[in-house]
Amino acid sequence: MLEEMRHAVREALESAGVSDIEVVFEHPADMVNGDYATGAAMRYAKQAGRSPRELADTIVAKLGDVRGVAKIEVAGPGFINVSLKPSVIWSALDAGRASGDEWGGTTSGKGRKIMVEYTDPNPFKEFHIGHLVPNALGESVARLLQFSGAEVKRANWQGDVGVHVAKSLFVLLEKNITNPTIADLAAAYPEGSRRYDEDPAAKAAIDVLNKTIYERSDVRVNDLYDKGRALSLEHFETIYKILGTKFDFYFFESVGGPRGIEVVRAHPDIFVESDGAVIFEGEKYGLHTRVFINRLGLPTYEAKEIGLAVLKREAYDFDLTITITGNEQKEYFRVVMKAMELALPELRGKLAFKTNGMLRFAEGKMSSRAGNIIRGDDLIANVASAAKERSSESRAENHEALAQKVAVGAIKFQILKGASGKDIIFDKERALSLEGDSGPYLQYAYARTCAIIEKAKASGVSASFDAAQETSELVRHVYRFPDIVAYAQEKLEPHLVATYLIELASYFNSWYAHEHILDGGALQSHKVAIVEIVGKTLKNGLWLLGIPAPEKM
RNA sequence: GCCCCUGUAGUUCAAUGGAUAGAACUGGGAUCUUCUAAGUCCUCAAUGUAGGUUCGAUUCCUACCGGGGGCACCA
Repeated sequence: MLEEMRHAVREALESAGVSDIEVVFEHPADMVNGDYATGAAMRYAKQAGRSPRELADTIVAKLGDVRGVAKIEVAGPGFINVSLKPSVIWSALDAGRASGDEWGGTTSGKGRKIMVEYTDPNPFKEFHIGHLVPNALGESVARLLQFSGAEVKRANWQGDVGVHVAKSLFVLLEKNITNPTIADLAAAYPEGSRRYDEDPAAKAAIDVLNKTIYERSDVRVNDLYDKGRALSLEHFETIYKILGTKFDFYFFESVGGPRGIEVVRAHPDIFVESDGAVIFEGEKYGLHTRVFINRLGLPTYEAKEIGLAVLKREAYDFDLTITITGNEQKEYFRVVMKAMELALPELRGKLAFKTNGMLRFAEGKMSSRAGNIIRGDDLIANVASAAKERSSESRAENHEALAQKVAVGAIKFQILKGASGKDIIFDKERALSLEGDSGPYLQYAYARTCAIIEKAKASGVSASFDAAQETSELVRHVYRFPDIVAYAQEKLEPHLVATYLIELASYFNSWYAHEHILDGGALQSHKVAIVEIVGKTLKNGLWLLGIPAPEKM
């Protein structure tokens, strides 16, 4: 139908003497302007030598015959607004209701193999709330791609070697801790970091220790390292489980480093010696120079990244790998990407990165070096306890489990509601409030649909649309869901889904407040069908955001 | 100094070059004997400044002002 409309508009424009035409139909932001609108008449008025409104009238005459269209109007400066027949809307929603979990999904990614790498915490350091940002974004991006029919693999890249590890181990060794706890690890890094900066002797010792760790040349160090690493990874795993992420691949810098060095050494034409280090001269490409192998012969983050690309390739024959990384690494990535394209030409065009914003605070900065960080699991626990206070009258069987789902939803939504790449101002008050535009708002609306459907079932009310009914803004908004998903997939932007869902829940709650659904009237079944499709849309939308959708709250 | 990102109600976010710039929080007010008040309804309030391109600019361009990030052996 959309194709038919585009075709008709194109023909009308052609006969008005316009060439080189691209017709775009969009969903008007304000629903009083119909289901679809195009600004084609305004865009091509000049070329046609006529006024926008006059040209629009000509186009409308042509559009009159399109099936499924109820009303076409020329409005404002020359918009052509199209309203669909209610039967078109109802049958689309009915198909959605019948299609199970597929509702809203697309096929644009069918046959593609995509790896998404995200979260990337470092063993021996805290999993702090800064890691929640790439995790939330990456998980949602992965799900958006899955919902396009692509085969998606999730990958996690972890810095299990490097100076940060040496700083932690230095402190643990000094204190003679042989069986560290998570708390020991959490305390060791900031202290080691401080010593490294303030005490030249400690710095020298840590640098030596760093090399020792890479070389695995000391039994006592190895033992402590292995224990600490395992403990960290186990701890991370408990957090992933709460967040709803399951990785297919884990890559480690200890493995990627040597592989990166191989690649760098094999391309002396691309990577050159300078001042004892091996560098890539980015200036030739409008970028800047970066060190890939340092003076001690150890791989820097840059070389490790190249090694990672090799490891990913060996693990999975991807068409595309997307790395989710912090904004502060944007320019670093540009340089490394350029170097990789040159050194690994077979991966050209298959590497992509997407940056997430930094989590900032209303009150001051957080830094794991300074030690004033908020741990990811602590934040979830804090928000969960706030959620639990509100759940005193909840119908959920397990208040503890519900509180955790609400907490994860609240935190993830706060991260995903804005466009990716922009910094996120973290406000603890706001995170704890659970009101307004929030994850819990969406979850609550979904739980509400479940409650109505349950009650309808119990009282023997079936669900079916009455195609003779007029449509409302609520159902026409539901109708847009697949297009919103497609757009979010194209842009890889979860926030498009997030803002859509807030509008949907708002329409639904408003309707719910004014309309008694199970009123025993003739339209009961019709209204239950609406509730069902709204619920399914919320459920699929929340899934795309990686937010749990509890059925009872 | 050079490069990149970013400035929208008091605050946190939306707005595919379009229509009256939408929400939420806060402030002021209303609303539960009726399917869940984590809800609903009313109300106050914004495009940093100056130019330019365009039929039309929050959106694109230039300058200025403010905020953030990056720029050789950290990740």
